[in-house]
Order: sequence, then C-alpha cells, then structure tokens
Amino acid sequence: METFQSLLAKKLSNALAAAGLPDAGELTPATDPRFGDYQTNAALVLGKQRGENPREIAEKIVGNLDVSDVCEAPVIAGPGFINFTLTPSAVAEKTADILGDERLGVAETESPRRIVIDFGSPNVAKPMHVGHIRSTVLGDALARIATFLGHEVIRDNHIGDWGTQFGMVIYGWKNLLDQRALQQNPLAEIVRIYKETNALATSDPQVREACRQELVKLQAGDKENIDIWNECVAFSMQDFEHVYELLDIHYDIQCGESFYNDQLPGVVERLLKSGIAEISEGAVVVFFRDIPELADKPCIIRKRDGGFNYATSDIATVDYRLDDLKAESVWYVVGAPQILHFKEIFEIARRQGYQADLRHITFGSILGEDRKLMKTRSGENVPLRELLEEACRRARKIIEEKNPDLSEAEKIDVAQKIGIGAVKYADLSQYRMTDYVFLWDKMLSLQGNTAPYLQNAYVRIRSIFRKAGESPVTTPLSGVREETSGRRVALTLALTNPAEINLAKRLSQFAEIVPQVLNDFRPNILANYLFEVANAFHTFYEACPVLKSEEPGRSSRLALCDLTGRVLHRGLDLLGIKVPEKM
RNA sequence: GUGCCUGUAGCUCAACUGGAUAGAGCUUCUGACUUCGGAUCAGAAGGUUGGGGGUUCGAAUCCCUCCAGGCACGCCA
Repeated sequence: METFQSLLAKKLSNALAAAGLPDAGELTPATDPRFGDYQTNAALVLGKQRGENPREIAEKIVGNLDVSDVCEAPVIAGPGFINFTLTPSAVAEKTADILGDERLGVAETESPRRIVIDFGSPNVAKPMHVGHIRSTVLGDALARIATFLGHEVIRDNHIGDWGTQFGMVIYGWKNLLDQRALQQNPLAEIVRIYKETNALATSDPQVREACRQELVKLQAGDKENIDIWNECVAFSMQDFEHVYELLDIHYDIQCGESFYNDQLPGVVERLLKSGIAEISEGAVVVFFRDIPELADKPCIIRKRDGGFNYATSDIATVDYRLDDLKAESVWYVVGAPQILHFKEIFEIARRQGYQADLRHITFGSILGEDRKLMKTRSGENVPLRELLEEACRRARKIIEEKNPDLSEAEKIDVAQKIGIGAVKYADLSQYRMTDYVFLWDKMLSLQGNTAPYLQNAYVRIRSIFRKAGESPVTTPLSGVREETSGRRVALTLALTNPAEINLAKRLSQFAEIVPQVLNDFRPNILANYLFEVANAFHTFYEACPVLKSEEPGRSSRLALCDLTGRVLHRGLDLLGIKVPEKM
C-alpha cells in the first residue's frame, strides 16, 4: 500500500520531468497545519541551483502537476514552497484501505537483511542496574521494528562472562565467601565479595597479584576455578532471566565473551600473519597510522603477559557473526564511551576484507539527580530488578485509587503493563543521544507524554467497544462491512468533523513513520507519533460522540476508533510496551 | 593536550537531518463533567536555541571561534 507521501513524491517527480527539470528537493509532511498536509521545497532547491526565481519554477512545476485525485489544488507559498492539502474523501478512502490491512499500511522493506543486534550485554557478577535500561530497551525496540519491516533479526546477548573481574571474584570466593549468605541471595553475595576484593586489590598489591594468578589459572582451564566461574555465571543468569521476564525481552542467542575463548589465539595469529597486527613493547597491537584520528591510538589484542582482552574477543565476535551467522548487518547497541573502541574494531574488520554494515548505535549516559554520571563500581546504583518492581508497585497504588473494582488478577496484570511500560516509554520517547536524568517521579509519573496516557487512550477505545457490544451492532474490524443481506461491501467512512479528519490523517501516517525509525535508530520518532495519535484521538473523543451519533457517522466513527486502537496497540508493541484492556 | 558527545521555555524533552512565525509535556493561571472512563479536553502565560562571527533566499541544524558540562585516549570491559 502506498503512503500519501510516496504517492505525492512520485507525482512531483513526474511533474519535474514533464517540466524539463531534474529531480530535486524533497516531499515532506508540512511543518505546520496551516501549510496543509505535505510540502515540497523542490522549487527552492532548483532556484538556487539554476539561479532562477523559485516562485517561477514553482509555477512551472504546479503547471505539470496533477494531484487532483488526493489533494486540493497545490498552493505556492512563501519563498516558493508548494503545499498540498489532502481532500477528506482521499483521507476517508485511505483510512478504509488501512482498516483492511493487517500491517496498517506499513510496507515490508524491499531489501531485507539479516541483522544481528547486540544489546543488553550485562556483566556476570554484577547485578543489572539502571544503566542497562537504555541498551536493553532500545535494542529490543529496534529488533521489533526491524522484524516488523521484514528483516531477519538475530538478537544476541553478548554477556560479559569473562575477563579480569573473575580473578577478583574467584579470589573473593576462596577467601571471603559466606556460605549462608550465598544460599540466601547468591548474586548479592557474589557482588559483595567482588566489591570487597576490588577494594582490597586497589590498596594491596599482593591481593592484586593473587587475583591475577586466579585469572591466569582460570584461563588455563584450572578445574576448581572453572567450577567457581560456572556457578557464578549460573547465579547471574538467574537474575538476568528474572529481569528479562519482567521486561518481556527474549534473545535468540546469548553468546557471551567466554563463547569466543577458543578463537582468540587464532585471531591474533591471523592478524599477525596478515600484517594487520604487529608486536610492540611485548604486546600484539594493531596500529592505524593512515587514519589521523586513530594514529596515536593503537588497539592491543594480546597483552604483554600473553592474555587477551575485550578487543580480541570482539574481533572474534565479528568473525562469528559474519562468517557463521552470515549477518549482513550488525548493530551494536552499546554506550557512547566505547565509540573509539568500536571504530577500531570496525576498521580491523574492514582491513580483513569484511564488507558487512557494522554500526555502533550509541546512547547517552544515565545521570543521577545531581546530573552526575552514575557510577558502575561500588556506587549506590539502583538494581534494575528493584526499579522495575518499584514501578509496578507505584502503578498498582494508582490503580487502587482509580479503579478499585478490578479483580486481583487484573490489578496485577495491569500494574505490570503500566509500570514496565512507563519505564520503557520514558526511555524510548526521548532522543537516544541525550543524557538521561534518572528521576523516580518523572519515570513513573502517569501523566503527560507517558505510556499510561497512550494506554489510557487504548482503554477508552476498548471501553467503547464493550459498550457497543451490549447492543446488536457489529463493529467494523476491517475495511469491509457486512450488510444485513450478507453482502460484503467496502466500508466508506463519512468524515465531516475536523477532529475526525485530523485523526484519520494522523493514522494514515503510521506507515510513513515506522520505517523512518531505522534511518537513524530513533524510536522516539515513533513514540512521539503515538503521542500525537492519542492526542488527536482524545480531541476527537471530546468533539465527536460515537455510539450516540446517527448512521452512517456511527459506523464510520466506530471504524476510526477501531483503527486508532490498532495503531496504538501495534505501535506500542513495536516499542515493547503492552496495553491493558482496562486500567 | 587531542578527539567525540551534549548545551533549546522555570523543569523534562521535540523539531522528520537546511525550511516558513522553534513545538510538546510538567508546573502556573482561566474555562469545560446529570461523561462513549476527568489518567480527559479547550485556552493563556512562558525563548536573543550557551556567547560571538560566517556560509544563503532561509540556520537550533552546516563552518570557524570562545564558554560550560560529560566521555574517551596501550596492556579494564
């Protein structure tokens, strides 16, 4: 199904050709309602290129433009914009089309790719905390959207289950472990011994050396240390699984760092052999002498002591994802501090001859209320699990106030959908690069541009249909309706009130917005769109009675409600947010 | 020191990547309920887009230069 935007873009392109002009400019939604629904700056761009009067060029374009099937006559405005206003009948027709489409008008991509999305990636022996929200929630939303658009997505949890911290964990396990505490709360005890050992190691060189020895033994395959490591991984995974269940997040594969252990010596050997890496000061290093910004920032892939580091395992990870999983794209949803690291990893991949599209999708930091970066080590980080449970508790409290008649089972279900949805939406509704100020009240507020506001719009729609169901009226669930004779005819909408026309226009834009999210990996575009839909719906809801209005307006408005509900449901689903039937 | 990111209403954020008079929410103020769920709607107030230059028909957006904050820069991940 073609969107208004792409239809008009094609017509514009034809008109430019007919006027003997090259393709130029773009056709976008209007920046302001008083300029209509869509606009193009083609005449301005051409005017500049050719040194001609843009308004005269606009005249020439409009003279060759026939959009009468969907628009009023185009208007030339300002310095040479051409503005388009959709006709109500075109909007009504489009709405009926979308109503009959499972995908709500969203086309599948013409170039489907196999995409590995690396997101979440918590560390073993450290609890997931608020800092993991962004990667996890953003990565999940991108995965959902890419899948919906027809890409083949492999969700990979690159767990930090190997590395220097295990020297400390094992040292702590052997010297500081409290068995009873381990029984009661395994992860908390592991975190405790890790933190205490970390503190000891920073002040005592002997402890530091002991930790290093434990790590060497682990990496050499020492049975006792491997067993301890296995136990720690298992305890941590339990904690992760609980959080993922709350968040409704699922992975296709969970290949942590340890998965690549066997590959590391081979990686280094290969890079040395091919001349990409060289030996420097006893370590194996890749230099980037031809890239000015990396010229003095070499990448170490084998330490002087023979150990490997995360660069080595990330190179091995590239191999696996491209050679074995046959990925055409890999998206790394990893925080901005690692920009330099991934630049180097991607450059090494390029030098090895890989052609795949590797992207580091960064995001801003999590800040405390003091606007300072939240610490990851031994700070007062809020464990993610507690945060999510607190969100549900607060949602529950509000439900008790607003809708005490719900059953206990419903309350639990709704509180979870609202609480978790609020946390996810708070994150996804803003531009990913800006730093995120962690505020309980803001995150859990159920007013304004929040998930509960959108959920409430959906709930109201469901309420209308529950009420309508009491009377013998069939609700339109597709673009066709069944007449009493049994004949199925295309549903035509009668759109008269500005509020319903405006709502219908918004709904037709769903298909334009969803693909746009992946242009720059910005789910906040979708979130903001859904907020506008909910807003338009509430305005419509105030201005246009549905059940009390006369036919054909009643069926038409019911259809509009149905479509709004489906767009909200689908849109929130693409963000990983659930909707309740009541709240 | 070098590089990257950020700076927009009192607060939290947008602005479809160069478009028209920079928009929302929260807060404040004024209105609208014998309601299809008021977790709502209508309206008002609130701005030298950190400062200063430049590029052009047009700049929050691009370039230069300062200011402020953050992050990263060979054996942590």
